[in-house]
Amino acid sequence: MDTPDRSKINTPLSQFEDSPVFKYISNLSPIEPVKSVHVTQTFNSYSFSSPPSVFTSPHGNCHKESRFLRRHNLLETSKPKVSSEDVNNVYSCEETPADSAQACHESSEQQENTAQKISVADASIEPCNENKNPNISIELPQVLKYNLGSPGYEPLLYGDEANSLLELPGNGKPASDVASVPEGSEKDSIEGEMHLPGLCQIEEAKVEGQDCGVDSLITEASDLLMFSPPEAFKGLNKQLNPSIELSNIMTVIPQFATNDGQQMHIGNAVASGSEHEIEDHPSESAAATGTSQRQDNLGNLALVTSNPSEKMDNKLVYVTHRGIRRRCLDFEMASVQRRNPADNSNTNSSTAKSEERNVSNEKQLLPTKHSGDSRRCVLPGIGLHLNALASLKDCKNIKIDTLSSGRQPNLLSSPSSVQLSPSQEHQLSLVPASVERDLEPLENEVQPGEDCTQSLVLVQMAGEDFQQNSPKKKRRKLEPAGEGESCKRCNCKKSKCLKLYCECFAAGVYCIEPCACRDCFNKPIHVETVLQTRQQIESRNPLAFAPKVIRSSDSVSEIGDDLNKTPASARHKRGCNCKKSSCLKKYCECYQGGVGCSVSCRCEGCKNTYGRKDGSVPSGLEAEPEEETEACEKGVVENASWKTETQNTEDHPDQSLATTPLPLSRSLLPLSFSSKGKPPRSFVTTISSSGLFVSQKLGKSNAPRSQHQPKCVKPLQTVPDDDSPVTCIKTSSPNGKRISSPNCDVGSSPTTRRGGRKLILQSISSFPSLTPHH
DNA sequence: GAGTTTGAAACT
DNA sequence: CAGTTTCAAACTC
Repeated sequence: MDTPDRSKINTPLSQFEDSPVFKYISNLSPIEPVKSVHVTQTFNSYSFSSPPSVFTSPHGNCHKESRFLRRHNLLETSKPKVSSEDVNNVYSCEETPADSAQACHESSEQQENTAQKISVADASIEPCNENKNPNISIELPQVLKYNLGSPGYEPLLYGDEANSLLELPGNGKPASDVASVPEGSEKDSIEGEMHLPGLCQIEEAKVEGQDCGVDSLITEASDLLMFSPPEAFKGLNKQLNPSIELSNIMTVIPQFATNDGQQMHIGNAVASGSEHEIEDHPSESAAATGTSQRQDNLGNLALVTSNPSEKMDNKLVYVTHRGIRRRCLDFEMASVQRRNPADNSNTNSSTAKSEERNVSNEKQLLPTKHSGDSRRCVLPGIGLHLNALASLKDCKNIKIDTLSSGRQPNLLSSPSSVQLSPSQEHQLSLVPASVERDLEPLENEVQPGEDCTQSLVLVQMAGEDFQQNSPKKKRRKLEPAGEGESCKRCNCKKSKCLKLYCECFAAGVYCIEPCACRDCFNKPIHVETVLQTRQQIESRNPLAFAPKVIRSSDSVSEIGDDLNKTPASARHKRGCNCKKSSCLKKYCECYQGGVGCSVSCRCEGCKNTYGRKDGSVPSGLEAEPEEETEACEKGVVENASWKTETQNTEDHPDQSLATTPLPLSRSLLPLSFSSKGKPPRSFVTTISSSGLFVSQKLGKSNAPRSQHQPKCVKPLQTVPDDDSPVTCIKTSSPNGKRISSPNCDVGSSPTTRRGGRKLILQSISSFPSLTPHH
């Protein structure tokens, strides 16, 4: 196993090595081992509104965030410490294997008390003491391989596995194995050395005891990485050369890293180098915390792998790949840290503790998941994602282009979805929803937190790519073109993005960089606040977050068949109250949602091209070709999205499911692509909402839902409690089948009227119920 | 980009 | 439930 991988690794690495970036990196001063930790991750998710000290880094938040809404996180979070620290660690290790190793040990020892377990990486790292068991090192790889190894990789390591591996520094193979690499001997000679050192440091930091042949570890690690490149990533990779490897690495790392903060760190270090794309985006950095970490991790891995050959001093190859931009920053940070070894050590110890905590948390929380699958990570994207994704869909063209350009690949890379194909896009969008935790190990699954974060990150990144240059502007530009809206951005100034005025909040997604909001609380950091607010709103109006526009499953077909019908099939939940716009502008929610006005509407002078109150359809739907088309598109899109989703879900049950099991998850969901650039909220909601999915799926086929979203079901059920609509939904399908009860009607009506709309209720139900809670 | 219009959301 | 205010998107210039 190993050998082949190595070979693979080497080649790519060599390429990178040559790159200026590498050089630059190599030049960077070695960092001392810091703490590592971060772990952050933590998955804990949600709860963290305030990340525990442990998480020094925002990362933790990210995870949480991810779940929900996730979009933004990154920005806020900062890469901060973690990354830097991590980076440092990495560097230090690399720099001087022996020295670093020692240092690491020392630090590690200190840390040990507290942290120990940590991640595999740590374990692997352990440099030296005992070490020298090539075997061990090998094992890591294996582990990695497992995760990565199978392209499908479903399994990955789940938290448990990963944990086991990582955790046990000493003995067990898992972690220890990895760690164990003979110290020095091999290092120098071997490519891996560079990496090894890094690893060693890491390990040392966290784990003590084990000695291991770093070198062997490294090499193997690289191998592992090589092997495993997630399929998804692969696709991405294709686009980017360097990145490719990274992606692979990433995938690997995640598993690894996820568990431990260290990994994260490492990744960060790497990332700094590798992630350029990300770098550009502030958010990324932030993301780094949670998601980014993964990325970072990946990056680290990449470094490792990439450089295996290079011994380099520390400087890690990592950079190698793409990471250039951001990571550079990180590196810098790292370098700085290095300079203060003492500090680092100290920090390390402290961090180590935190790490431990994190780790434990992670384990608990993530255990299964985090593992990470890189995939998950990839997919996860959710909340933000959604936005991004949505935008993607809407703007597919654009994104794709961007992707093609190369950058995003990473981001996108999501495993399953991975590719850019529209379907993929859907997946991505879906993914978020799916999110959730656990659940299945799955294939594509994403972890809840992580996934989300990742997804978010990814999304953001994607978005960033778009936006990077100028978020809003670009966005807007894009939107017009395509719809862009998918990526929602708000411009709230007084609502703090905690009211339905905020599109992001209303759509169940976190605000992200692109948003121009002020005093925004709709961020992962304020998860609690967001949830509370959301609950309050829901308490007032259970359907507040439900899709405003209800469409029947038929709608699509209808649309196709009869435009006229289409409107009928879908209606605005509450109806509009337009007085001056004649329901011909987006001011009108009905129009915006691409649906005709219904009896429930109180509009004056209705001229809604999609259908009037009276039921008459304007002779000229065409009247507003653009809009109409848009509307149609929306409808179509929705339908399509749904379909795709369903398909996707089918393909990737997890994803679809993911959507909501968790409360958070729901929130994330967002997006729809519908309306013009924006996704009509309703749409979004529908899409996002598991319920919707379900319903649609049901309509199409019962099975899917059940399969995919078992979890979703719960949410739905829970949700329903509140109000009739929901209830309807629930009732509707225990089986998963839709229920259309005319009665249910959400209340609203139109649907009821029409009787036809089967889906209506369902869709409504879904949305974001934040409250899984119930 | 700034200002206006519009209608939903929130408040009373 | 109705009226008013607040808000942010949509739109216009």
